[in-house]
Amino acid sequence: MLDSFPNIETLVNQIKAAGHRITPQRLAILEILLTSNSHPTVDQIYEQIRPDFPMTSRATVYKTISLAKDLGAVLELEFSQGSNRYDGRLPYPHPHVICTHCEQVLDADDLEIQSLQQQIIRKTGYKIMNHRMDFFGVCPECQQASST
Amino acid sequence: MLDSFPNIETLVNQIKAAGHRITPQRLAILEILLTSNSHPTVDQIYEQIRPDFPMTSRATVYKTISLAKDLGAVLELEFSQGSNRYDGRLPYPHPHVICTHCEQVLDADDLEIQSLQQQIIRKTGYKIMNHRMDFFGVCPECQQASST
DNA sequence: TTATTTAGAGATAATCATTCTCGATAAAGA
DNA sequence: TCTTTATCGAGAATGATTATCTCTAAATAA
Repeated sequence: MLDSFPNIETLVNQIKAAGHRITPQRLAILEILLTSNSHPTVDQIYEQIRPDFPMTSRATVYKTISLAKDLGAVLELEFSQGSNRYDGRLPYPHPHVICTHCEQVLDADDLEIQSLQQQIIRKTGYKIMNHRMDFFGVCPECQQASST
Repeated sequence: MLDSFPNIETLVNQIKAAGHRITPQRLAILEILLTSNSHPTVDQIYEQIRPDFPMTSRATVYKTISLAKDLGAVLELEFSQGSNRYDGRLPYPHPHVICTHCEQVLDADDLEIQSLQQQIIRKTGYKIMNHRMDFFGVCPECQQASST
């Protein structure tokens, strides 16, 4: 099961093949990106590597993420208010469910949306390359917390 | 058919009822919001009213839109890179199709997504309040233009 | 019509995530 | 080990949006 997730060695090799270097900071950032299932923000990744790399700057996190994005190894979820979230476990477009209270981001990659995309292509003549699908609401934990 | 779209008088009355004033600038901005089907940006609205109101500032456009948003008369489509787009003709969540070349924003409000939302509620226990669904691609016009 | 009150207009500063810049540093191959 | 040059890190820049603050004018009452 876990083998179906992108692994770090493959990505490291892709980065090297693309003519880039592997630094300890990069490795640490990439590991977090590929293993976290909480869709972390840049700041969360930054705080997580600071114990090991106190001198690292946020810019390095941004630049490493950008590198992984260019290789298709990370999905970027942009939010115009608030920070972006990153998904390295399912690095392809898929629906997300987002709690507006605790800001949890859940994957809903099992939703069937192929037919929607087909309908759009048929009706509009667009060539669809990408999509973004977010459902916003309140998670069960936050529902409980607010009902007390 | 056009009667199904929100009309300006109703909105003006709602604004008055909420204790706000109607100014000529506001009226002009609201009219653009409610009649445009191109999902304009703040800047596009700003440029459109400048001939009639040369002294108007962007802040007034932002503030008027915010007013209409609070009354549920306008849907805001946020984009973390690039400006937000506004929809006053269908001011409720619905799918959009977006051309990444010319930045056209098309409504796809006829897509059936009720079952998706039901699946999410059943699987996650979330209380879903809102959604955002964008399909990105290339419109027929831009496909032609780039194939020549 | 005129006066009064106060929300709104307009100019500008502030915000904040992200990107850029550039001198210093270190990864990787010879 | 040495050399090359991509990467690092700190701080400045960016750009859409929001906040602030003073002056103006919309709306209501006299």
